[in-house]
Amino acid sequence: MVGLSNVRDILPAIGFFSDLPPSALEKLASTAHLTRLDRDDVLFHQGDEAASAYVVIDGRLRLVQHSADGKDVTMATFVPGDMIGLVVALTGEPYPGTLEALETSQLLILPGSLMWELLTAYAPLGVRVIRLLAERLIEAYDRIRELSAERVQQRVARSLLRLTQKVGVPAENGSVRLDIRLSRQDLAQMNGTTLETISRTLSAWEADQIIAAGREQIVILKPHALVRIAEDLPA
Amino acid sequence: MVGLSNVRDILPAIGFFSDLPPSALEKLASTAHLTRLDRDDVLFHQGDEAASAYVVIDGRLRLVQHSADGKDVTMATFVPGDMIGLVVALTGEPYPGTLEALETSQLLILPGSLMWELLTAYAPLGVRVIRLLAERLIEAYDRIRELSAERVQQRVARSLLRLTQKVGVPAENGSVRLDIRLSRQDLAQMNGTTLETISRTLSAWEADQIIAAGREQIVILKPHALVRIAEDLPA
DNA sequence: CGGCACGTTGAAGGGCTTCAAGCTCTGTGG
DNA sequence: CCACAGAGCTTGAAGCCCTTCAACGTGCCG
Repeated sequence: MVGLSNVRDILPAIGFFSDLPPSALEKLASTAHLTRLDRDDVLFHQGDEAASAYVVIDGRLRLVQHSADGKDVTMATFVPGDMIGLVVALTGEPYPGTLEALETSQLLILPGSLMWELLTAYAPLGVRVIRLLAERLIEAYDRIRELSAERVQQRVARSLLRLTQKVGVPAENGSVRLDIRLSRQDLAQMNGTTLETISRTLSAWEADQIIAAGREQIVILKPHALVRIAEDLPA
Repeated sequence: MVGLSNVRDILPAIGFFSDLPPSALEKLASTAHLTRLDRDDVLFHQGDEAASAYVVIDGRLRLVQHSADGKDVTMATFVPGDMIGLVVALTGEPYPGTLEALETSQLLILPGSLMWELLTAYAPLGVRVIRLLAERLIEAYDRIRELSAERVQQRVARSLLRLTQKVGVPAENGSVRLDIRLSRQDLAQMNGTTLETISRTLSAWEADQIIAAGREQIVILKPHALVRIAEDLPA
């Protein structure tokens, strides 16, 4: 997004708040403030009591859940414009995972109490919140179905396609570069598999000229081929 | 819940609407109406355009997603008091799955347009909706983590424990009977596995006196043992 | 330019699926 | 009321996908 450092400049640019009257925006601006995270910094830990919601201004972050036996599962990745922790800020649940920065990021902090206040006063904001939650929930259902019914290859193909939507940058000849640091381990965590399996899978796809895989860096050469794999269609 | 057949009697008993003023309740009562489903009846199909939300008055139902290769995945089971399809009724998304009755059920139909109207007018209802979505979302995240990081045994143990919370009836000696028709196939669909694996798993647990498994019928004899399995702790 | 995180590749094995055959219970129609 | 058809369930065997463990490249960054 932008490198603005003044909260008053940033707020109106966030679609989420576009319906709010100036008085409410002013209230937000006087209460919300910015914070900065560097790579691998953690904003909150799984189980922390939720106090705030956040808006990503700049950078990339991800929400990870830790299972008892030490395995990590990536629940979501966030890019500029995304809301984080809204659910928990409003309900008082503890954060359902750990939020860590994939790169240097800037976030807008929105105290939960303030969100409550706005929500109670302005119904349109409530509707927006609901839309957002609905979207997340439907995505979560999709992932549950995929994890239940699909093979690793299909799920990885789907992840890459999803990332194409979220952080894809068009390159030459219809190829798309994923503008995000993305290690084999990261992809493994997103898909409930191991880094070795990811490595083998990507190597195979590279041999088939479907992608070009570098260190923490992937270019999708034939998106259509990935779609075929994701849908388990014959080549 | 109850066998009431008059909408006006039922509405105030649904916690979800408890905050509404009498005038709004009256409006609801005059618009909402009851419907009845028998076992295996389908209320809506995956992809149908969403028009209404529903409240379960009586019976058991489940939301199933179909994957391209014909595998079904159970996304949720609903019992009396649960809201169904709220997300989609409010956002206009198509239904994310097929809703089928596990037994004879009664449902209250709430037109989406009405829900919108109430939501815009009464902020507390919006908050309630958000809480509900938040809960569902957190549950979905839990399932994603489990599917990604856990073995079938653990996931099945967890399902049974969850069902204990939802439809468990205390029996003698601290055992709990699951008051729901639950075939091996059903359990398989809930956990992203096959009926054969479920059968083997349940047989093993029965041999260990952890459960008593009958035809579409399960009694949990040692809940604590299931917890140990779910958490992958040593016996 | 050396260390370390990231990545590759091989080999072994296990958890789970798949296919197959047969059993048991339930409910329904004659 | 009973028999039988079919849904639900069990069990075995084969094998595959994926994990796990291990050893070794590779390339980036201080």
